[in-house]
Amino acid sequence: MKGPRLGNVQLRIMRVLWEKGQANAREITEVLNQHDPIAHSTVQTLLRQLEAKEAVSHRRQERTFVFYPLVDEASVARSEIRRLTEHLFSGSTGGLVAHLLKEENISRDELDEIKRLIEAREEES
Amino acid sequence: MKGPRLGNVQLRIMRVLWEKGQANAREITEVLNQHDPIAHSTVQTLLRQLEAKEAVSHRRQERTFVFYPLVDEASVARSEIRRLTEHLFSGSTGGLVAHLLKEENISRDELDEIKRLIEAREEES
DNA sequence: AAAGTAGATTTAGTGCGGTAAACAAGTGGT
DNA sequence: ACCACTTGTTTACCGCACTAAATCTACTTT
Repeated sequence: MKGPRLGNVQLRIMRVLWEKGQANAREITEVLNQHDPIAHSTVQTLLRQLEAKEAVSHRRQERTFVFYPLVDEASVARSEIRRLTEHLFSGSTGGLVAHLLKEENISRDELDEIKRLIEAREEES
Repeated sequence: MKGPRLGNVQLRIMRVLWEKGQANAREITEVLNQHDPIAHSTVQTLLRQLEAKEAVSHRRQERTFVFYPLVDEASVARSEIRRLTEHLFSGSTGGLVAHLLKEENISRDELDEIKRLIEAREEES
């Protein structure tokens, strides 16, 4: 699937799966409940929707479904970022980065990491 | 308004207004039509919705409405980015930047600009 | 066997973005 | 005076994210 548009809660479910590799519905509900209360049936509905758009799949284990991601984090991030840059920065990724550096708080450590990445990037080209 | 969640087309309308400062519905429709065909009444409906959530307002001029933005681009960008980082990068802006540098194409010019911004930022702290 | 429990499936309802036709009202030309 | 055109307003529909109760199903416990 090209750009699987995901909602906020759907994204949080995906993140649980990316982190754990796999999980059943109950485990996901518990993780999500640590942040915001959510009904188990809601999580199940969303898992079904995610499955319908081929973002996750499941296999039966004993009598519960174990879900696992079909799309990886980087590609979802990419398409979300693309949406953002398209509609707010005329498609320029650099414009987005510039905005981030100007307007957002970034810790010193993260800044160092970023510098490292830039240098790494300059090497290769 | 804290986080005025805007849709894709709503964002494109806002961008026209940010660029021009103000515009009537017809002008907006024409700009949008340069990219994708859209009915004039659709634009009017969206302007109405944007007005309902206090993202734009209008004043009457002769017999047409001239719309102007109530929220500025940077703050909308900020809240959209917040949504993205919250749900994909555990709230870490640095994580987003790191992803961008690793996974996205950024031109050499933009890279230089980014370096300049990092240095500027280091100075001030 | 009955009751309880846990999981999956069905069904339902709200809100919103996007789409646009249909309708109303005033303006300008012939 | 009438007709076309422009502009704004009302109304309607679709799809989807989110919400969650209700129900079905199968296993466990007593």
